[in-house]
Amino acid sequence: MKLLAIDGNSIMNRAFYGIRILSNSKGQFTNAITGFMNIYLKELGEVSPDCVAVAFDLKAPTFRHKANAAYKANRKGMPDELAQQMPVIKELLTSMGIKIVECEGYEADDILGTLSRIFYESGNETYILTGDRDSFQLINDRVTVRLATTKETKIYTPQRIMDEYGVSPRQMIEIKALMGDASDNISGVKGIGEKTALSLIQQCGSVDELYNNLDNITLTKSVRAKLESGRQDAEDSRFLAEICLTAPIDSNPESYKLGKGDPAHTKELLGDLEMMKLMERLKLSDVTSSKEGDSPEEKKLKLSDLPQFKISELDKTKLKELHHSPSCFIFDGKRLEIQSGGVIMYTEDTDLALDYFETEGEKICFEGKTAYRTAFENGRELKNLSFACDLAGYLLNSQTSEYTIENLCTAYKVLYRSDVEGFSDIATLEPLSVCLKAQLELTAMDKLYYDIELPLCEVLGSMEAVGVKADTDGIKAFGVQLSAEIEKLTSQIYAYAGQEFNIGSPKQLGKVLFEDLGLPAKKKTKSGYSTNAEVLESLADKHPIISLILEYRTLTKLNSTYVDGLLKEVKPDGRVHSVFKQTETRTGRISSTEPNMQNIPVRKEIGRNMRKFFVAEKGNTLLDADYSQIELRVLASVCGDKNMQEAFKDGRDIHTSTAAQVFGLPEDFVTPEMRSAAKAVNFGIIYGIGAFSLSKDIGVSVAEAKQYIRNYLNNFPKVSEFMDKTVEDGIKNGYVTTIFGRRRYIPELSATNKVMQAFGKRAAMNAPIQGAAADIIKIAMVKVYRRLKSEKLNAKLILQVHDELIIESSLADKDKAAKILKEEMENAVSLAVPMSVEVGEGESWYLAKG
DNA sequence: TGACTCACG
DNA sequence: ACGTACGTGAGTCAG
Repeated sequence: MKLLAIDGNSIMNRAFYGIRILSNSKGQFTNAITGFMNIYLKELGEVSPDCVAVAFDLKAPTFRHKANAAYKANRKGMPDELAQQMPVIKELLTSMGIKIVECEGYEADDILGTLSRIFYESGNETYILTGDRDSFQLINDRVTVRLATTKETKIYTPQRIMDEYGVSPRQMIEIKALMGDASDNISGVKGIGEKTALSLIQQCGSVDELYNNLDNITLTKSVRAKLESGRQDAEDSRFLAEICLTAPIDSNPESYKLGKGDPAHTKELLGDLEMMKLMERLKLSDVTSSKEGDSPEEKKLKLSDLPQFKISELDKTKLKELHHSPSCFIFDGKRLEIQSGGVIMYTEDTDLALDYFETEGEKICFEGKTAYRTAFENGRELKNLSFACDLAGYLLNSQTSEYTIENLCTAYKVLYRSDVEGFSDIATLEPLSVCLKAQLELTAMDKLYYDIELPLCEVLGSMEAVGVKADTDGIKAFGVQLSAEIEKLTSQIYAYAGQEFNIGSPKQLGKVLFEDLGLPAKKKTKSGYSTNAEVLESLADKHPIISLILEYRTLTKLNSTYVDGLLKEVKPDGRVHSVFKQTETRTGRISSTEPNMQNIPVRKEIGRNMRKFFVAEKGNTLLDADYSQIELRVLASVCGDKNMQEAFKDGRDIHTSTAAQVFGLPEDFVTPEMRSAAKAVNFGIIYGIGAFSLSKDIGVSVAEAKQYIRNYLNNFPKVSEFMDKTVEDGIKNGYVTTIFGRRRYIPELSATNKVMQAFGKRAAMNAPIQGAAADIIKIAMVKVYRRLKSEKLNAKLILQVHDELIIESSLADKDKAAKILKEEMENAVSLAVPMSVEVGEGESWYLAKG
């Protein structure tokens, strides 16, 4: 028989620090569990053991111990984020039929030692899986250590120990006795390190022999002196260094055999942890979650309770029947699945799908934007969509990543029918939607959902279908120009560097600048020198190569991300059709991909040129409208600060007004420097301010930045109160909300790690502001879309950039469209301060943005 | 794949 | 003593 004996604490510890902190939507941390399971499954495959035991420390200080390695030195040493995961992994392993071995007063090492002895004595093999080298002393001809490092598993046999250390495994005890082990609290002999200890033991064999022959061996004076004065330490350490082989644990090897466990329970646990991949990997998808569902009879009973479906292809006749009856559908752009009453229908026929979309029956779907988009691309419509499950899942918890039907069923405890009967997802959509609707009401997000998110789905579908016309010739010409510039810069940079290298490689660039040219390195990153723009700018006057590199960076960025990247996305109709994601961000914003139209350059003139290549079709023009200071207006409204509100009502410049208030001067006395400092503070407030970053931003000392913040908060006590209240609510509830009810869960607030907690607080302060701004523009989008449609204008929304909307309009309708755009944006909501919108017009985005 | 860098609001 | 503003997406390098 083979035993896989796992050092539970050590592997959990490795996994915890090896994987970035992860948590499920409820804030339960999961990274160590994930890492542990990954390592375990890999080892299981490689070792194929008959028996598995996982040893954990059971802490109770006893006579012999050894406040062990850092993670177990004391309970404080184990971060709470890891400690929380320990009981969960134990329950999970138990449910998988794996034996957990714990023993009061003994550490995991002792249990591993005892297990390996038990198995050795019964003629069996043991494979010890651990993350540290403490158990090397247990190795023998039937005991192997598998050392799990971040990259690979290293296998240690007696031979390998001999090769690496020149001693036998048992002699590792002697080595440790001499050199000590700080993390195990073993003192060793003062002044003796690894090198000396190894050579002494290689020479003498053991601590005892060393001291027996102390007079006969040649030693340097200092080593001899250290050994003589450390004799007692050596003997004590020798005792502590030896792992116990007689812990009082179950000594019957048979009892460690891998059991069947309780797959239903495993599935339930993994479901709670939201570890869908692992569930898949363990092939648990077919297991029924309820405990009674295990026996075939009971399973049958359950099945008969469920509605049964007739399955068929969609055809014209069935379409007619669907015309006035409610149905559910899933459409991925190609394949349509419909469930209505007791029937499930499929079609791969786009025309049939389009006909279905235009039926009058009420429709529930999984993801609606694709259906709208496809309908619009074909000059058709999608009628009477009443619910989209993915959007509901997103509103209910924007922290999670994938809103698949399976994940939603797991999260909201809806029976996922594919598990039971091999039905496709469509069979589950209706019960899932019922549950999600209830959840939306329960969380008071139903209004947000039905008034904003669901209607927006149609708007985004339309925007994607319409797209933006791109001037490909113009882009190409710009690219040629950039390439020529880049080539020039490259040779100049090589000349200054005295060598050719890859300028785009931070690693190589770091070497050239900070080693070969000897420039002072400012910052380090994990893998070397930092070479980011901030660092380079600070070196600009030290060497002429620096400004060339910055220029090179700017131009290559433009060339690869924007010129090349954009050309790849231009479709045969000469337009780019960016995908707007509605369930992506944690704050409620939408994001844009393929290409990202929300980060087209604008701040620097050279990059801003890109916007000349986004143009209106002949006979059309572009209208661009953006909110002025939407986030600060939201803040002024929600916190109730009258001064700030007055400034906006009077149409004054908010940064000047802030500066005047903070510096205690009339606005006329505010200098540009003061205004710019106030502006930075205003931004900082929205982001959850920190003195360090503010000081970096405006180039003053941290102390001064602190003073600015203090002044600001004293002058705007309502802001201060609002922020405090928001964080407080966040901690109390686990989430914060916008004025429209949008939630963001912030599990980081309950972390014990200070850095994480601080992040949680900043996110909590920012989310209600950024989120409300997102809500407002979404409302505006729906209103603008509806007006353009109802007034039958030849004008369409084509882009959204967080606080900016762009319409492509016929020249004939442009004035009406511009008026609608401004009106609907400004009147989207009615808050304590008015919203202000600036509109521009032009044949390119560059020109329209004024 | 993750780290780095940089584009936007 | 340490890390340091909120929210995104994409290209490149290097392991």
